[in-house]
Amino acid sequence: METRDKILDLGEELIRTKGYHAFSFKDISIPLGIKNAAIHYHFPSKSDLGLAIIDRTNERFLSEIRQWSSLTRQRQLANFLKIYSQSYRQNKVCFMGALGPAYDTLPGNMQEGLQRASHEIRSWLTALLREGQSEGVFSFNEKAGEKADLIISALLAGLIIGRVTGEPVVLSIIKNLKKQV
Amino acid sequence: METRDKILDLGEELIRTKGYHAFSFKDISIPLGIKNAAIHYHFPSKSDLGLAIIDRTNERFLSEIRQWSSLTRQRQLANFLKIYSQSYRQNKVCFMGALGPAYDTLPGNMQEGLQRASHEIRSWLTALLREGQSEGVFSFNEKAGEKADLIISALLAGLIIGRVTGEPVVLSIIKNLKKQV
DNA sequence: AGTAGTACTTACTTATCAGTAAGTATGTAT
DNA sequence: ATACATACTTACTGATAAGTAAGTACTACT
Repeated sequence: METRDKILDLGEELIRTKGYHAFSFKDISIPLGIKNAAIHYHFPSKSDLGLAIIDRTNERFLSEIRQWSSLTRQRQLANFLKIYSQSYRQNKVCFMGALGPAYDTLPGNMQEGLQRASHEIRSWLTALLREGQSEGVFSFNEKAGEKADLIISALLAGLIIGRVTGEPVVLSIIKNLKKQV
Repeated sequence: METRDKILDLGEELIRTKGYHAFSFKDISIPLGIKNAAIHYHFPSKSDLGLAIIDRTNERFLSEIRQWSSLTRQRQLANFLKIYSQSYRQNKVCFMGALGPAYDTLPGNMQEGLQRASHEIRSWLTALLREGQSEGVFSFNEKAGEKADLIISALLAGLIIGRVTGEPVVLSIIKNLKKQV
C-alpha cells in the first residue's frame, strides 16, 4: 500500500497548489516513477482519486479534533488556527479554497465529499465557539455560527490572497482573529 | 467590436463560475454561435483573453470607485460590500477567489494582472478605512491595512463557501462586517 | 508444483484542448 | 474599378488528457 499512499500525498499537494483541473496524471506518475496506469489501478478515475484525497483529509481532521477534546477551548482554537499558518508555510491553500471556486465543475462524488468536509469544520468550530462563549472564555457579539464563518472565511482567503500578493496575509489575519474572540 | 465584447462577457462569467482551467474555447464559441478561430482572431492565446478579462474588470472597478469619490466613506464602503452581494446572487466568486488558488499555474501575464488588481483593491480599501478611522466615522482596533485584508478575505471566502454549502454565507458576513467598522 | 491474487507495465485508444494556415465575405478608402 | 483591412469560417494539426485491455513479475496459499 506504499504507492497508493504516495499517490494520495502527491495528489493532495497538487490539488492544494494547482487545483483539480490543472494537474494531470503525469504530475503524479513522473515524480513517483510509475506509469499512469498504476494510478488507475488504485483509483479507477480521477474523481475517485479526488474523493479519496478529500475523505482522507476530512478523516484526519476529525481524528485531530478528537485528540484535542481534552484541551482548553482557547488551546483548541489556537491549534485550529495553526493548521492555516502551517498551510501558508507550505504554500498550500485549504481544500475549500482550492476546490470551492470550481465547485460546479467537480464530479458529483467530490462535491458531496467537499460538502461533508465543510459541514464537519463549520459545525465543530461553531460548537467550540458557542461553548467557549457561554463559559466566558471567548467574547464576541456575533452568533456562534456566523463567527465561525467569519473566522473560516478570513483564514481560507488569507491563504489565497497571500499567494497572489506574496505577503504573509494569513499570519496577520490569525493575529487579529485571536484578538477578536 | 460586438463579438469581442460578447467573448469578454462570457469569458468573465466562465472564469468566475468554472475557473480558468475548467473552461474551454467551445464554452464560448458554441453559445455565441461562432467558431473557436474567431476567438483566436480577437485574442491570439487563451492567456491574452484571460488578461483582457482581468484588466477590463480592474478598469471597471477603478472607474466605479472614482465615481464614488464624492460620497461619504460609509456609503463608499456599503457600495463596495454590495459588489459581493451582487456576485453572490449571480453565483459568481470574485476574480481573486477564482484565480488565486491556481495562481502558480497561470500564465505570467495573468499573474501580473491579478497582482495589479489585488493591489488596487487593497490600497483603495485601506485608504478608505484609514481616512474614515481618523475622521471618526469608522471604528476598529486593527491597523487599516490589516482591517482591509480581514474584510476582503471574509467577502472573498464567503462567496466560495456559500457555493459549497448552498447557504448565503456572504450575506451574513456582510451584515457582521458592517457592525465591525 | 500449481493456482490465485496483488501490483503493477506495455501499448494503445478516444476525446478534447489550444492554436494555425488559408480562404471568404463585407465593407471602406483611393 | 482596385486594393486593402476587418471579421470572420473552413479545415486542419500536434499535444495532451483520462482511461483501458492485455500481459508480467512477485508473493502467498494449498
